[in-house]
Amino acid sequence: MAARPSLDPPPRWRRRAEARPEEILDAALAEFTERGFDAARMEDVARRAGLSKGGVYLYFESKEALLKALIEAKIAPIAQNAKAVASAGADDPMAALRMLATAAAVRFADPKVFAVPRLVIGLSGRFPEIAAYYRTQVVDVARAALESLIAAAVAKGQLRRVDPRAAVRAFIGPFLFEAMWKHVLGGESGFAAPETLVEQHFDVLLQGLAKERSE
Amino acid sequence: MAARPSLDPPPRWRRRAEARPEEILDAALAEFTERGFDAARMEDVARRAGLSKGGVYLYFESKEALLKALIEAKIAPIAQNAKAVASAGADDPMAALRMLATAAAVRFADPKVFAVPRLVIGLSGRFPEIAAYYRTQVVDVARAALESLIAAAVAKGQLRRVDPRAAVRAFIGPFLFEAMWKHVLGGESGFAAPETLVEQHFDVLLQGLAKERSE
DNA sequence: TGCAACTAACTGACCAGTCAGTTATAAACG
DNA sequence: CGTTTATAACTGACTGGTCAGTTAGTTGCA
Repeated sequence: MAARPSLDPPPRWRRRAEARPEEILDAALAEFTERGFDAARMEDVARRAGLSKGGVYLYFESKEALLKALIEAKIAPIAQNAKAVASAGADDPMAALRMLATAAAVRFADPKVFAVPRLVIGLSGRFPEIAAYYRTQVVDVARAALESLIAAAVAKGQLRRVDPRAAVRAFIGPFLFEAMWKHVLGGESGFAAPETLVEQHFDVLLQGLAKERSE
Repeated sequence: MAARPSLDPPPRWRRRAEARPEEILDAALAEFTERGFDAARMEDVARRAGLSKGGVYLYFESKEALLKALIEAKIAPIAQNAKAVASAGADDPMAALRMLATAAAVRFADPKVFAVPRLVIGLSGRFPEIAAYYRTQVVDVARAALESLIAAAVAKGQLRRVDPRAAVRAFIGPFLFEAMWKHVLGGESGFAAPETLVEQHFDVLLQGLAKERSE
C-alpha cells in the first residue's frame, strides 16, 4: 500500500568509494573476531560490508593486508589518547591516573575495543611483526605514560617509591584480567559499572592488602 | 668406519602405540602455537611427532578432536595443583599465597605452559565451549583457592577486609600482564628471576602504592 | 560518452580426512 | 628354536571440498 511500486527499481549497488574502506574494516573486525582470522571467509567479510568479494580487493591487496590495515586503523586512536592524558595531567598526576584507569575500564569493557588485542594475541605466533607493532604503538606508549605519571606522583610525595615496572603491572594487570574474564572466558561480571571496578582497584592498589603497614 | 654396515637396516618405523598419543599432543601444541590452529597442517604435526598423517588419525578422530584432547591433557595438572595448595595451606594462608604466587610466576614464564591459555584466547571466539571448559577447570578453581586463602588471612587479622574479587584480580593480574608482555608481545623481561617478580609484586600488593595510609 | 566502481563466475592451490596396501611384532606351531 | 600366521600399527597416494585471489563483463554516475 504505502510503498508505491517504483517503475525504475533502486540500483543493485551504489558507488561509494569514500565510505567503503571503513565499512570493510568494521566487517573484517567482526568476522575475524567471531571466526578467527583463518576461518573467516573474504566472501563473508564482503557481504557484511555490503558489497561483493571482488569489490573488497579493489581496496585491499590481500587478506593479510586487510588484517594489517585493520590493526593499524583501530590502534592509532588509543595510543593517541594515552599520550594526551599523560602530558596534560603532569601537574595533578593522581587525578590523571584516575582518569586513565576509568578510560581503561570503559574501553576494556567494550567487546569491540577488546577485539583487537584479542586478535593480536591469537595471531602473535604467526605474525610477530603485528605483535611488535602493537607493542611499540600501544603498550610501550601506555607504559611510558603511566611511568611518567607515577614518577611525578612520587616526586610530589603522593606515592611511595617503588619499582616503576612493578607499579605499572599492578595498575594495568587487574583490568587485563577482568577483560579476559569477561570477553574471552565468557564470565559474568558481578558488577557491570566501570566506576565500581576503578574504585575497588584504587583502594587495593593504593592502600594494599596488608592489615598493618610494615616498615 | 665405526658404523658396521648392518645387513638388515633398521626398520622404517616402529610400533609404539603407548607413546604415540602424548607425542602427538606435544607436536600439536608446538605447531598450533607457532602457526595457529587453522594454519597448522596435520601433515606437519604428524612429521613432528615422527609418524605419517594417516597415523595421527588412528589416535584422534579429527583436527578438532586433537585440539580438545590437547587442552584437556595440558590443563588437568594445573587445576589439580592449585586446589592442593589451597587446601593444604589453610593454617598459614600467607605462606600458601606466597607459594602460589611463586608457582604462578614460574609457570607463566615457561612458554610451553603459557601456550595453552594463549591458544584458548585465540580460539575463544570460534570454540566457546573450550573457553568455558578452561574457565571452569582452571580459572574458577584457582579463583576459589585464592579467595579461600585470602578469607583465611582476613580471619586471622593478617589482611584487610577488601572485596575478594578485587583482591584476586590484584593478585593474578600483574602476572598475566607480565606473561603477555613476554610471550605475546615479545618484550624483553628486565629481570628474569621469578623470585624478584614475586618480591616486587608482594611489596606493592600488600603495602600499596600510597605514601601515607588514609583511613 | 567515458570510466571508475562494482559484480559474478571462474581458477588454481591447498589440505583435512580416507583407504588400500605394507610392515613390524607377537603368538602359535612344528 | 626357526617358521608360519595373524593382526595391530603404520604409510602414502588420493579425493572432494573449500576459499583466496583473478578477470571479463556490467552498471551507476559525472
